[in-house]
This record gives sequence, structure tokens and C-alpha cells, in this order.
Amino acid sequence: MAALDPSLIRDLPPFAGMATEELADLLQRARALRQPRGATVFEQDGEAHSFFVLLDGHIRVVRTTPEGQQVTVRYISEGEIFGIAAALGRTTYPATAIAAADCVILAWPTAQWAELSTRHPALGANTYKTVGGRLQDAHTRVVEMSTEQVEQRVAHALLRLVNQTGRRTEDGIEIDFPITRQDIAEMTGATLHTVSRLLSAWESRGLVSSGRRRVVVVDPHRLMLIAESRERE
Amino acid sequence: MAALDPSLIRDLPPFAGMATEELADLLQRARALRQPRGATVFEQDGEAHSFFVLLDGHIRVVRTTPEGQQVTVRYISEGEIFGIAAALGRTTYPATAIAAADCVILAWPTAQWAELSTRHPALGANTYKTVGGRLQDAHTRVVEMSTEQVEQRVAHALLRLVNQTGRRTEDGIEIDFPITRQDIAEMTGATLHTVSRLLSAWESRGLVSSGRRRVVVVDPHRLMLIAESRERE
DNA sequence: CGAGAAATTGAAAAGATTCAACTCTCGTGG
DNA sequence: CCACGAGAGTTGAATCTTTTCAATTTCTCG
Repeated sequence: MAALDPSLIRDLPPFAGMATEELADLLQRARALRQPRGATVFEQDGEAHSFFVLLDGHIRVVRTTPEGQQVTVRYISEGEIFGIAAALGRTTYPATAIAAADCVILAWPTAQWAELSTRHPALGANTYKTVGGRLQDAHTRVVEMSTEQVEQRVAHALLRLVNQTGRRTEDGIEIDFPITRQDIAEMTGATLHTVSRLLSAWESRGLVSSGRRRVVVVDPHRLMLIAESRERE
Repeated sequence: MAALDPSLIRDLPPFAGMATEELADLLQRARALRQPRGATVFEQDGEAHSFFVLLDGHIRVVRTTPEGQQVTVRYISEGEIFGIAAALGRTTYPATAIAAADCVILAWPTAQWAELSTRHPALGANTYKTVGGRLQDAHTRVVEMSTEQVEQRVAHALLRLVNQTGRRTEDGIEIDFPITRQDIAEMTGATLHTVSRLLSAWESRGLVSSGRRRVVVVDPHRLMLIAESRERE
């Protein structure tokens, strides 16, 4: 296989502030892989053999409870680093990562994390900054789950997805990968029934337009009002 | 003031793997402070001027929503590092820290984080490991909030407190600082009324024994059954 | 001892889930 | 190429957990 070109990753957040030679050094040790939608990138409690950067596609990170219920912990978008158990002092993955759309991924052996992150301090710094941000996000979600009703949580979740992965269309902003009512339910701690009812209601009010595995936010502003307001309107 | 002795902090997790001279170097730059119960150590959105290690007492970390509702993000126990916004690439504190009991705290200026963590790599490594653990904890809480009923969440919260800060007494294991129904409600995303009803019910079944600002877990095993079971008994 | 904080408890109301039945959509294999 | 079947979505009705509202009581600290 031809060597990967540094321009591939130069502009991605995990590699900010790194020289071209450093990028080349990193790429030399990376393995590129392709995962079709639905494929499992790594599995909860499995040995953390690699860490990853997502070049293209979307990844859903899911935790499964002992009772078998699934909760989506976060979505990974293009350019993000993930599966960094090693950097956090763990030897197994804390969740399962599933390709939500067809993906292109770079993978490095976990064993090289220590060496790579000391040799390229910017990589370490960028990663820890990312982890800090995710801790923030997780706390924000705990706060939302504690204080908001389902309607607001679903509105927040859609707005977040739209900001992260939105693609302009003529109708509004579309979430850029196939997403079901069930998926949204697993992000918000609701049932698919409630999510379905909410989307139906919003559709009839012209806030969203949705179908099988497809959600388009037509009026982000009014959706934001729902997300923020304590009152029922 | 006399110099602080390395033996004070030698055995605390943030300083694991450090030589006595390193500890002395760290202590030289630390400032010790005492905070009475109820005092604010740092405030949400305030400039992150310092980071801290708790030597004695308990700290409650709280996020306040724009609507004024409070959610307890975590409790800090003896020996933990906290207020490490700088290490995560932030310049302000993401939450408010309040002394839940009288506290003794070491504080370092945030400006020294970069220098200290490079000069003492173990400090950096230990800290990032801690952050990783907290990210895990936060995700665990999201999962709990998504899948469990209030009864189970409160049971889990009590068990967690008892493990973290429990003190053996003749009646059972007591939570080692004053804690109100309201505090428990803010940890679990419930109302103080529901928490009060649950504690009353558990008290009459002999699982806990509680009073004003006081909770003793009498029968951890049966409480664990409640925390784990999907069914109402 | 008095006052404010903390806790309790009943009754009504609300939000969301559960149960159940049905429809729609899309891809595949006969 | 069309029919079929599974996955995805919808929607009504009943149920249930938890909150909300409200009125009291209990504690403890100054």
C-alpha cells in the first residue's frame, strides 16, 4: 500500500500544532481501515488493543447494561480521536463502538501510545484537552437528565446532532447519517414511542421533517425554544 | 509557617510514584487552607486561578443551571485532586465546589500546572488517570439516569457514598458528613419529597437509619438488591 | 426558648411508559 | 418484476411512577 499522505490529517484537531515530519512519523505506524455501516469497531470490555482517529463517517459509542439495555454515550464525528482507553489508564474499552455510517478509520496499536505521546507532546496535549471536553459534555448530560423533561432532552439531542453533523438541504438541516427513533431514544433516556410521538407533533408544526432513518431540522430556532423553555407552550 | 512535611501527601494517589524530594518541591509551592462547612472553594465560571488537593473533609461539586436548579456532579473525598480545569484546557471552573464538611486543602496556582506536570511526570500521569476514571463515572451516571428508576438511583447513590466515605458505627455504616434529603435529591435527579419517602420506607424495613442531616446504611446487602433489581419487590 | 432549616406525609396531577394493534417502506429472492 | 417479510414507525388506551402542591411536624443551634 502506498504511504499515507500527511495532508490527510494535517488539519484534524488531534494533530494540531504538529510538523509535517511528525505527521509522517505517525502515519507510518497507522493502519487504515474501512468499516461498513453496522460494523463493530471495538467491543465493551474487550482488550484495548488500538486507538483510533475517524477520517470519514460517524461512530456511535454505546454502553450496554447488565440487563441488556443500551445507552448511547456519544457520537464521534470526522476528525475525532476515540478508543483512547490507554491514555486514561485502562486496559479494556468501556463501551462498544459501532459504525453509524460507512467509515474510514486510522488505527494505532495501544502499545505505542506511551511512546507516541511523549515523542509528540502536541498529540498528548490535544488528546487530554479532548478528554476534558468530553468530561464536560458528560456532566452536561447528567445535568440535562436531572433537570429536563423528555421533550427538551430530545430537542437538545437533535440540535446537538445537527450542529455536529448537519448538512444543509433545501428543506433544512439534515442529520448526515441514518438515525432511527430507537437511536434517539437511546441518546436521551426515553422510549422510541415517546420519541416517535414528539417527532410527529413537531412535524405537524413544521419544526422537523422526518422519515425512515432520516431526520431534517426545518426550524432550528423554534426547536431551540423548546429545548430551553421550562414551560410547555 | 513551618514547611509542610512530605509525609503529609506521600501516600495520596495524585502523588504516587514520586520521590521525597519531588514531594518537597511540590509542597514548597503549595498553600494550605482551611474551609469551614458551607464555604465555597471555587465558583462556576470563575477564573481558574488554582488547582487543589483535599487533605481532609469532603467537597461537593455542583453545577447550577441557568434556571437556578442545582445538580451535584460529584463528591470529592480525602486525597483527591480537584479543580484541575487547566489540565483540561479550560480557563474557568465548570462547576462550584462547596465544603460539605470542614476541610483542609492544598492549593497551587494554575499558572504552575504546566511546569509542575512536566517536571514531575508522575503527577501528570496520575491526574490523567483520575480524569479518565471520572469520565467513566460520569458515563456510568448517564447510564443510570437513563435506565433506572428513582428508587434504584437513590440506592446506588447511598451505596457509593458509603463506599467512598463510610464510617463503621454500631448501627451500620454511616456517611461521614452531614447530608440532607435535598443533597441526595441533587445527586440523583429526584425531588427531596421522593427521597424522603424512600428513606422512610427503607427505615421501616430496617435497611437504613437516618435523621436530620444523617444517614446510616444498616443493611448494605439488601440495599444492593434494590439497587440492582429491575423489579419492584 | 424560639426561629428557621430539615423532614414528613397525604392528595391530586402530570409526564412518560407499557401494551397492543396496525401501517408503511424497502430490499431481496422466487 | 412483483410479492413477501422484516425492520421501522405510528398511535390509542391504560397504567404507573414521580412530581407538585400543601399542610404539618420535628429538630437543633444560637
